[in-house]
Amino acid sequence: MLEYFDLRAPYDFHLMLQRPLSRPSKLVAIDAVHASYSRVLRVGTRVIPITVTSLGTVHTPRLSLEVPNGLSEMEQSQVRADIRFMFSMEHNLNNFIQQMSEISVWVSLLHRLQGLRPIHDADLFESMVKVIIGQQLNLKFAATLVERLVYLGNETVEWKGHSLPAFPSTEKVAGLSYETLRALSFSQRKAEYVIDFAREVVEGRVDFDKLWKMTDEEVFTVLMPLRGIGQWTVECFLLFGMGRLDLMPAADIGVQNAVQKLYSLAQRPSAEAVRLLAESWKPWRSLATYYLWQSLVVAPTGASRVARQGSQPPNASSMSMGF
DNA sequence: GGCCAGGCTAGCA
DNA sequence: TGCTAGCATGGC
Repeated sequence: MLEYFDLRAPYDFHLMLQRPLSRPSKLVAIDAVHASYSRVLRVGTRVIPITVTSLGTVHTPRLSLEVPNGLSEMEQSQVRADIRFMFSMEHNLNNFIQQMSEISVWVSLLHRLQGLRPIHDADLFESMVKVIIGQQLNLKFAATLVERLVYLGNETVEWKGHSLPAFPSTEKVAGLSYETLRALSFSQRKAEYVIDFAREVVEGRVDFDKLWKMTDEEVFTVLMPLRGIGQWTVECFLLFGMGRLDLMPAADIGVQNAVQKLYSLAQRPSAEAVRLLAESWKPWRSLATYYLWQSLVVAPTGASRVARQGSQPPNASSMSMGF
C-alpha cells in the first residue's frame, strides 16, 4: 500500500540520510541511489516494515510511504504518525534559518545543509538504548554494538527482497543477562545500563506514555536518577527520541569539535563555552546541534553537493540522475 | 602504539 | 560540593 506526503520546503531527504553511522545503523536499509529508507517499526505487538522514498526535490519535496497490505485502520494511522514524526515533516525551518542567518559563521553552513531536518528515533526504548550505547564510544564502534544487539534479537521481517531486522523489544532486552551483552563486547557497565533500563520500563517504573506528556525538565527529573543516565544522555534522548527542539548537549565531543571548526577556534571549547555561545540559538538549539553534527559528516563543498539536486533549481536532468 | 571517542559512576578530599 | 580515575573496546 502506497501513500504520499507533500511537504513544506526546504526538505532534503538525501542529506538527511547521510547521518553518522550509528543512526541509522544497519537496522535501517538505505538505498542511496533511489533515496529510500526501509526499516521495521513496532506498532503495538506487531512488527511492520516500511519504506520511505523521496520523489520530489529540495524545493518541491514529496515522499512516498510504502507499507504492507492488510494493516488495520489503527495500524495505518499509527504508522503514518510515526513517519511524520521520524522524518520531521511538521517542522517549519524558516524561523530557525532566519534567526541563525544573523550569525555570520552560520550563513554558509545553513546554505550547505539547506533542507536538513532531524531523523528521529522510531520509539523511545530504541532511542534510549542507542544513546546509552553511544556514550563515550566512537560512532563506528557504537554502531557495531547496536548491530550486535539487533541481531541478538533475531527477529526479522521479509520485505521487498530484504530481510529487515527489528530492534529488540523491551521485554527481550529486559530478559537478557549481563553476560550475554558482555560477550558482544559491551563493557560490564554498559551491559548493566541497557538491561537495567529495559527492566525499569518492563516493570512500569519508566512509563513512556507519561514521558510524552512531560516538559523537558520533568523528563530530566524522571530519568537522571537512573544509573547510567546522565545529562548528556537525557539531552540526546529528548532530541532524537522525543523530537524536542531546544536541547543543548554542550558536553558532547562532536558538538564541541563542530563548534571549534565552525567558529575557527584555536582549541576545542568547553561545555560551558558552548552553552554560552548557544544562548542566542534559543529556542532552536536542537536543530542547531543537529546541523553542527551534520557539518562533520557532509563534505564542505564540491562533488557530493553538486551531483544531486542540492541548492540547484530542480530540473529534468537532476531528476533523472536521482540522488 | 597511543590517544581518543556524540559519558557516567564511584570514591575521595 | 567538586574533582578525577577507571571503565572497555575499536578506530585512526
